[in-house]
Amino acid sequence: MKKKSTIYDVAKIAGVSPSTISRVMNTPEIVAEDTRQKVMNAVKELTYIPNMMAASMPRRRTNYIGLIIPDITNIFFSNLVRGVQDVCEKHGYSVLVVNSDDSQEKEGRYLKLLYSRRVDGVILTAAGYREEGFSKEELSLLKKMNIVLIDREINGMTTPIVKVNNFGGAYSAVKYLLTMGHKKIMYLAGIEGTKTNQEREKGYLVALREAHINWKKELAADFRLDTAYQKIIQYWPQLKNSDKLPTAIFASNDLMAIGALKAFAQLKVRVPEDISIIGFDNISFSDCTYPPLTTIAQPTYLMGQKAVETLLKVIDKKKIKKSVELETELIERDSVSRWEV
Amino acid sequence: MKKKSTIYDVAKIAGVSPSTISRVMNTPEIVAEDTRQKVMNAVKELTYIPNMMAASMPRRRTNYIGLIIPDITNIFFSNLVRGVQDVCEKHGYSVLVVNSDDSQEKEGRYLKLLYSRRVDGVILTAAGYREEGFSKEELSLLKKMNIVLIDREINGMTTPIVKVNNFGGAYSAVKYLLTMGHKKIMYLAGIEGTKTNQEREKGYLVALREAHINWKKELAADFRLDTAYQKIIQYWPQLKNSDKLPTAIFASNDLMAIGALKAFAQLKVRVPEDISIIGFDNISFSDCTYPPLTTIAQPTYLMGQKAVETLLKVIDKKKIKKSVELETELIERDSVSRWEV
DNA sequence: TCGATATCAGAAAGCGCTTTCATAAACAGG
DNA sequence: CCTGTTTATGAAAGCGCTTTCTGATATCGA
Repeated sequence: MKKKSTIYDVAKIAGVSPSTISRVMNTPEIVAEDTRQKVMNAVKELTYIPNMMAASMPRRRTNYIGLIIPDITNIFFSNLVRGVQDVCEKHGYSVLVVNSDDSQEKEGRYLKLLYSRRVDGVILTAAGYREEGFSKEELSLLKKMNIVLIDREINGMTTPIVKVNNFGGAYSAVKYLLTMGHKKIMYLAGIEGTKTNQEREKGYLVALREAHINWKKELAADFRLDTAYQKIIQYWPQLKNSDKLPTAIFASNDLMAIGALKAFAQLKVRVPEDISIIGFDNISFSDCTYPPLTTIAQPTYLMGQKAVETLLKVIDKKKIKKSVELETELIERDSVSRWEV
Repeated sequence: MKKKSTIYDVAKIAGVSPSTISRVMNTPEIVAEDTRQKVMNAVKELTYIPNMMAASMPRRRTNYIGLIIPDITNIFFSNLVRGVQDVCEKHGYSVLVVNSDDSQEKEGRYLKLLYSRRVDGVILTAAGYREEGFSKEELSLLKKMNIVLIDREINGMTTPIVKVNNFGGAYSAVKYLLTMGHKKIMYLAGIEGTKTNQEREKGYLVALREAHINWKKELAADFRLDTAYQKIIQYWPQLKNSDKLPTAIFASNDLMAIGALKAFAQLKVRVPEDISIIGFDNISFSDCTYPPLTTIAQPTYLMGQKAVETLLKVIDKKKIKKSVELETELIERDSVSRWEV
């Protein structure tokens, strides 16, 4: 590996002081035309590229931000990550992504890592939903960092957040099912502890209540495709031939809806003839399923963008809205059909 | 935001020198039991967490590695990323992921960024496939960095690489189609410039040649779902009723196979009755399609792991294998059926 | 008991930058 | 032509660590 040149090497060649090199790299307009030229030539000669790492010490800025998500492998989050990356890059930031696997313990460890790396801020998809879920140490850490939450709120904390209107989305999903004539609607639930799931559940419940429908049923799962698949495979036989057999399912996310689709294909239950399914998220595969999945779209990429924008403001101590809430949109495809009694 | 404490603050409280603090943080075994205790207490009192950024200067190690992939949003790569992240973390490294979107220009920019961040090494999924594709500056950069390629080779460069046996995988895919009785097999191609696509194409061609089959047809695409979908929608009508109508398709990756599935669903062409499809990759959705996709599995996560392992060796100047090649595996599902003449 | 050796901790230089402060030169205005 | 400004550059301190070198004790064998 070739030796890396420093600002001193360039200074020597250009015949100026290191300060001047620093100036032409950062604020070229304040240095005289001819010296700037000399410096540029020396820079080119050595193919000198400044060491940002070193620069970040006196600057007290690393120009890194941390991003804690459950799992990059989850296509919902990888979309969000891309949104974050793209706007970060535009502002000269890089992003350090870590996966919490929805574990509070890992989340804590990573918070510590990000702090030790002195990222300028972190965007956090919290695994827990209550302030009490955090340890003393984590809380003290959070105080030392610029944080903005994304997707999932934490009760009792005033941290800025960008999220989607989960309640509204869920509400309109169930409402849609209702208008399609369904009276027995099951909720395929996500991770119980998350605010996201709680809000969507509430949307489900409220929509039913407003329609004066008492029939309700929840199947507990965890946002994961396989879990949903297995739960359906496991419980459907019991449900069948009972009055607990729903005619429609509102899945708390698309991954689980797809898991359900897979299960039903295997069980020879026809979608949407025998059962209708609506999801949440509109991930990029949901129009490739069979049948194409009707779902509530959320602007994942946009969320990532917004999160960065507010984080950068926090970092620069500008005014921000404490909470930006994005709206969802119903995408009608073919997994829901009218239910005639 | 609370003030961040430094090694000096801890030193003052513990009543020892900063060097000692550094020692207990890094090599606690070489400091006496009682001083270590004093220090630990001071550390706890201040909730001191060392500044890795600062440490990386005298160490001349950032403990970052860079990862350049086409697109994190592509589930194939997000899996690979996870493999990279997981083993990096185990070794105290963090990873900085950037998306090249298969553009050589972006790739160059990011290479420069990673260098300026002084990552200890980079794992690169090259956009181009020839050394000449790189500019002078990039080449000089590459010389200054520890690089290992992943997934895609670059002609004319001796950089270590971890990849999958693309030729073998493609060969066995086509062979499988052949044994199922297919004689008219089309290749749905990936990005032309990539080594990956070239190797898979070669596998296709060689398998046909060995079977003394002259019928061949390629449909150009770019590894993306939508492109494949559109190409099929666009060309199928022309193909139909001509002798150019294949009975089977070997898609260069699953994403495109899924795009094809989507197109055929729309065109009312039945899979696998009217046309068989086999993919490549075995991404996590390929068992959720309709019908479940027969494909050539590659160990994506493992590739990420292996890449890091060899990169870490390169960084530590240990001996390495110049090339590790992983094997593929045929996954039989339902998108291919026997073709009776 | 004494010198040789091992153990432990501090001083100080250095990592590659930025930035404040100081100064010299160039420029105006009267 | 002199003073007051402005402009352009350099010197030097500092960012928060690591690590080498050095010296002071403690430990041991004879």
